[in-house]
Amino acid sequence: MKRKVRVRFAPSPTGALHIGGVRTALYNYLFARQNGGDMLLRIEDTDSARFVPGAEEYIIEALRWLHIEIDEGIGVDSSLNSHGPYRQSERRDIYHQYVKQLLDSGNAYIAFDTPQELEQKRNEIKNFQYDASTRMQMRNSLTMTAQEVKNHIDSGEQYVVRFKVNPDEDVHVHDLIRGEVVINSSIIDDKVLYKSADDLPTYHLANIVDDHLMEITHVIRGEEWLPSAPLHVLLYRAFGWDDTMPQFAHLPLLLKPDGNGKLSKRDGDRLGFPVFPLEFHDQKTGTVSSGYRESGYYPEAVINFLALLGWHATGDKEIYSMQELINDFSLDRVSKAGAKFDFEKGKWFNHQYLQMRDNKLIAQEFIPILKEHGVNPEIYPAETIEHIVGLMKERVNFVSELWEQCNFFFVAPTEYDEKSMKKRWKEDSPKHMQELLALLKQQDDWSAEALDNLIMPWIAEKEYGVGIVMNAFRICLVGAARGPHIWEITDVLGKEETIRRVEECIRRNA
RNA sequence: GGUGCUAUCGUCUAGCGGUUAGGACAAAAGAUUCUCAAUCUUUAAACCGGGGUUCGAUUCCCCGUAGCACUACCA
Repeated sequence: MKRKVRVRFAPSPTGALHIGGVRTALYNYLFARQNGGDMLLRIEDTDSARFVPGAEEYIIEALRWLHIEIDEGIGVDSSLNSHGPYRQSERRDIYHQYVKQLLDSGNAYIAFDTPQELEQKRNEIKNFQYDASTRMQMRNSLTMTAQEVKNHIDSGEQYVVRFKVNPDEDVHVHDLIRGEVVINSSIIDDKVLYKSADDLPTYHLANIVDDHLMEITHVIRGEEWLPSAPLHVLLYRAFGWDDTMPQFAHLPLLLKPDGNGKLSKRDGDRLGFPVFPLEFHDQKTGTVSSGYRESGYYPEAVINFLALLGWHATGDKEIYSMQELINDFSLDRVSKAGAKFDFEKGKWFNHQYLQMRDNKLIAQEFIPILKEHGVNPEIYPAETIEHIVGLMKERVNFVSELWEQCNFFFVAPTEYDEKSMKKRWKEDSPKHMQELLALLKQQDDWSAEALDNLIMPWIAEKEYGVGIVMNAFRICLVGAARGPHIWEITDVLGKEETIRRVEECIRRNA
């Protein structure tokens, strides 16, 4: 019987959700949606020492912002949750049961070696590994009598439960992206599955038990997990769950834009781009990390950008909506090699989505920025602001960059750009502007066409040169040699304001 | 050190034995224009090296090299 596809995204609440984690969540989501399956969110908080308050809420909010929908688990209406709890710290009783099962079946044993003792071993012996070759020299239930073990435990001594890995066996892992991966069990150490100190399992045990109990069919996770995949296969076997073992897919890593290595938070700080979806306030350190949302990215752009970092369909298509991604995504087209994070391309994606966006929406996003700069948006008709953003959006990547490009529509120039003046404001310019002023004052039809028909012939007749006159005119209106077509500017400014600005400019630069 | 994974323009990638090795970002040049952008056009830019297999390898296999990951009572 074919099981319903169920995938999970299982982050640790140890801080903000890294952008690589976001991509893992996205691929899981796309796969689930494409196959009519469920997407679960599980919190892997088995490391009590690294727990960061607020991290869970952050993860939920980030996924929500990106429209990565969770069907089951954390952050979902509890009536839809049939396999909970979904926080590993709340599943202690469940893990106890399975630890006992492994102990009883002889697949695991209790070890009393302290972290200090192990540290010392590692220093003494060059490649020390706790495994079949060394376990009989250690302090554990394999080298003690049952009574000794009991005494140690009863006296309150901390212990761990280790997985007993049989040596010299080739373990096959079938990976949906990489194919068959084979490794010999001798290089796998007797992994700690449970620690009595905090009464919690480690990742490996919790992960296998939960994936089994939650009926996960596909484990899609980062490549850093590939080396422990054989261990996980061994665990499924030890539990007798071979027949329902999920399929694995290990995703390539996101790498630093320059140099080598995994993309880290430090790279973002160093190169000036966010590595987190949302701004993150670390309550422990008091530091704030920038986020894509706060940097002005549209979630659609982030999704599109991330989707193509490690996956690509046949062909040249680059702009994908979430629905298109769901339709086209496939694990066998995920690339195997790590992808360097190209932040510039991310900006380009946002530019594309800005161009496609309705001007009404952009205007709404721009209004708060106007207010920040002391402009009262109320005095402008909504259409005017929409018109302006529509005019200017093609030259920016973010709404936040709009102000710098179009502030002159709202605020008359108070100073004149030095470079532009030097290049475009000639000796005759005041005289030209005076004559222009006279023409403008008696002009009633203020349309672009009418103004063009008025000014161009005059320039031609006087032989002043179009560039000379128009650039001086532009400086009067904008304060610099930049901006859209001049009749677009006069159109928005209107006759009165246009004339006022020309007069002011002549007065100050005569 | 050990084990594993990976390898096409600077970057993301297409290619799945025979191609002028394609697209996009970034870069450069030109066009356009009253300016700055944008836009359009064009240019430059790659199969890691060596062996095989084959009539023929970027493509398949092996070796080397390089990069990355893992090697915790972290995930």
